[in-house]
Amino acid sequence: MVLDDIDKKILRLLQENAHYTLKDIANKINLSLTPVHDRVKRLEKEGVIEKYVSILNKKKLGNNLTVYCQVTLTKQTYDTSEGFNQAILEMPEVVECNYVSGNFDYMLKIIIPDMESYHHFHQKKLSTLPEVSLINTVFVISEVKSTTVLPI
Amino acid sequence: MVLDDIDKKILRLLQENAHYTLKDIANKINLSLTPVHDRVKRLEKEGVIEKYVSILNKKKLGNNLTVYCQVTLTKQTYDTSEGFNQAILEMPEVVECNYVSGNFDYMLKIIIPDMESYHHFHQKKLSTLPEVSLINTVFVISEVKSTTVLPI
DNA sequence: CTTCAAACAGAAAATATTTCTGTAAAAGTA
DNA sequence: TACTTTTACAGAAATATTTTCTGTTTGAAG
Repeated sequence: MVLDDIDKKILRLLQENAHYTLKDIANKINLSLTPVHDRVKRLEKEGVIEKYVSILNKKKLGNNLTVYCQVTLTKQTYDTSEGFNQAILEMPEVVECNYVSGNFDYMLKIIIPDMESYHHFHQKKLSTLPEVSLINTVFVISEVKSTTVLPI
Repeated sequence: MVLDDIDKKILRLLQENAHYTLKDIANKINLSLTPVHDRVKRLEKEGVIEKYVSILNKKKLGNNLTVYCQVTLTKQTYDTSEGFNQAILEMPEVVECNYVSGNFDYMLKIIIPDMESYHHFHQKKLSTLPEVSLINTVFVISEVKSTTVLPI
């Protein structure tokens, strides 16, 4: 699973735009269709390319508020963590959830219509989880950067 | 720019998999190709669909460390903010950067190979920015959830 | 040398997207 | 009411893309 320079070029292009055709890519990297096709299929099979997704505009969907929630659990046990994790996976407004080091246990990123929805989410969905002890909210005032492009 | 139920179904499908064909979508929502095609093009044109991207596996690219940086600037002026923003946009390891409320000014998400790279990034790239006064690092121990799917 | 595998090119076959033509229902107008 | 316009959709033809197949070249292994 070693990536050579051609693989990396292909990945950089596909990260930018999943709708580039094989021909587009072939032209951009000066190859014929065959090797581009073979490499893309190999990268998919190996799991380097996980999936192709559409990025939607959150504001146009009515999601005008982004917040980070710093969550502390009641206990640090495996069962508590697992219970929390499962609950989070069911919540569509939680787009990111990481178990972290520091003064709290989890860092969550929430995308939601407005402050009222957030109030509801906070009071009725998150703080009511039996595993949750403390929530500290950090409000996003302005988005500077948000990309799915990973450094290659 | 009102989204009806059919638009929403299409968006939900495309968020999941940008490689669903028009036929796939048409079958799943019981329509012919034409309206599906027309609606997708309209959603693209209106900017509801921003772009199509490939999601790569960060570990398979050698990026084994994720961290959040909570950054405080030296001043709160416009020029300071703008200078910082511009610098951040140039840094490929910063995949997320938001100006936030609270005890610090910015929340950054960094994806990077390992602790050594992070040390270098922290010491040589981030803390050396003239706008940066303070950096508090939160290390991700384990990723629970990470999705590009927005609630519709 | 000879064989084998990897990387590529070109072309044919199978699919998908795009464009075109047309119908039906709903909304607006005289 | 009668007429026009618009919207949403269906089906089919044209175009483009992906997938598969055949074959060449190159370099490494026996």
